Amino acid sequence: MSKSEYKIGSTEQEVLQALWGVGRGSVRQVLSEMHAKGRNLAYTTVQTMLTRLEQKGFVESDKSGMAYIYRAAVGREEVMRSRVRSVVEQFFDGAAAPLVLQLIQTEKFSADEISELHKLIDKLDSSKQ
Amino acid sequence: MSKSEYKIGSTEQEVLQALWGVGRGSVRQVLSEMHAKGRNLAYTTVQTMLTRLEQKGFVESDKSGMAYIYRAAVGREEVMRSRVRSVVEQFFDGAAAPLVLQLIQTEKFSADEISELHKLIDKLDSSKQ
DNA sequence: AGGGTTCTCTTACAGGTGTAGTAGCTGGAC
DNA sequence: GTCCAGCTACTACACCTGTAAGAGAACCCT
Repeated sequence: MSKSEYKIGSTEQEVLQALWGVGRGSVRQVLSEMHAKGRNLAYTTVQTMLTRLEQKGFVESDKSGMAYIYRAAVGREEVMRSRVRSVVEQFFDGAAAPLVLQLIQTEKFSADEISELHKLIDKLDSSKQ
Repeated sequence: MSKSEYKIGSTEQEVLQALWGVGRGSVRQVLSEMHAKGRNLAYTTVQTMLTRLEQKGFVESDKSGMAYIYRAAVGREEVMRSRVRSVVEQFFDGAAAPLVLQLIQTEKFSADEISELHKLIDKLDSSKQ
């Protein structure tokens, strides 16, 4: 609760995303990553974002040499799961299965994906009964 | 594109949620719905939210008698799908299947839900080949 | 040692969001 | 006809977010 009580803005999210991409790095490295992905922000903007993310506890840093090196303090998985959770709560009353149904019905899957799903469900199925 | 370019805040979302709940109704009805769900806001706050939602095109209203009656201009489904889409884009590179896998692996499903899924996948499966 | 390069720190500012008070209109009760 | 209850409109305001400029410190090169 202590981390997720902070809300994360959309640009902050992008910066965090980039940081996950580089693993750990300076402002400049994060900036480059973002440039590479076609997102152009000013150096100081990224810096501000990283500072704010750090205040909120989403990233950590330590000064090595002249520049701060940042790293994410929260995992991509973790954030993703919490985002999914929030959708599930808000739209499906907390139950994930309907979301899965919805996805299966709405999205196009390749044959490979389908058989993959198939296998997984079979596995669940047998472990259940 | 024209609707989804507007961002929706979290309280706005709650109000919209409540409006979906009542179908159509006045500020007061939306307010009551929210109170019923344990969310206490001032009358004028809800009013402000509805006004802003209307400006953004998420709800519509018409004056019938003395009070405005509001109704959602976007469907719950629609908003939900767009939220899911955004998670899929941001975390799964646009492919929905991995999200499904993730959900299946992470969340607990009841036996009923599992067999439901099973059926659906079978259907997909056969329509595919 | 002086100057360019690269960092950080501080400050700014507009627009969005959450939250609500107040003033003024209006229809029904008495 | 007057008063109250309820409704809308206007205004407010603090905090958050996106975006960035400018000042000053530190380092490397020549």
